[in-house]
Amino acid sequence: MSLVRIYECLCDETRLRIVQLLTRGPLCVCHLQAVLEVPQARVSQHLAYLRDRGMVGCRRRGTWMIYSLPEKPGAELASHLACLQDCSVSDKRFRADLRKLKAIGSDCAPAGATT
Amino acid sequence: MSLVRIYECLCDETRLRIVQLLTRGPLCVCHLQAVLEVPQARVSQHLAYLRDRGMVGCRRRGTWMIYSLPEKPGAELASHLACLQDCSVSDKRFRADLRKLKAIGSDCAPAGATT
DNA sequence: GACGAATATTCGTTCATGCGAATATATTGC
DNA sequence: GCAATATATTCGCATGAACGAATATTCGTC
Repeated sequence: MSLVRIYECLCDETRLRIVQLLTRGPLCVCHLQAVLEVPQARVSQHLAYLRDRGMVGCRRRGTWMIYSLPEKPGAELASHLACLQDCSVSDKRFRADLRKLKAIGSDCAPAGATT
Repeated sequence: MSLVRIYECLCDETRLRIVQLLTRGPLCVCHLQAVLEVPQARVSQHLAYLRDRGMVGCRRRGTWMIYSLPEKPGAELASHLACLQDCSVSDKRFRADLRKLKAIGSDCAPAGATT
């Protein structure tokens, strides 16, 4: 994944928030949508953009789709994701997103599935 | 300088090469143009883009304009520029650009000005 | 003043991007 | 089979970006 490709993926606020959230672990579309508070179609469109460029991968779990960052990113991507993660610590918007994620519950289980 | 703004500046190949070169020190437009081997107007347009967004600053020296990265970047920008510099070490295109820069002479002095 | 060199800007064209609206598709439970 | 839920995709629109061509501006020298 080239440097330009990495920056293309991150130069939009919605995609940046998605990738920031995914640095904390895989997430499903409905959780991403709940945290970002944007229309579902927009989340899907940006996920498709990221998927097309190899920034995220996905796997199905029933009707849910779980998105995650690459397990084996190249050196450049790993380096930039680490850098982004460092910077996100002081990013107010990201901290707010994290609080929302914690409030929702980030185990990506269907509501009511717990026993 | 926001993260998105940083990525917007770097998500184009010409601007990326410009910033990569500037991580090694200030440069004038004619040196940048000689290394990048693109039309002068294009270099100027991308420099204007970067300048408008605070990614570079410039000062005149006679008819020459010397461009440089911010002396006091914010934490995010500093972090990303360091990351970019790390990644550039293994970037073939950047190494080629550096060789050209060395061949040209990177002191930004007018030709024949040496004594 | 004119001229040359260096550089910036404007304009028009083309294309990518981001969006919303609408709709299509996949899966599960009944 | 249908309904509900989750998600993806398509279409059209508006805007910004990237570019080349042409030109304007600035500075130093004469």
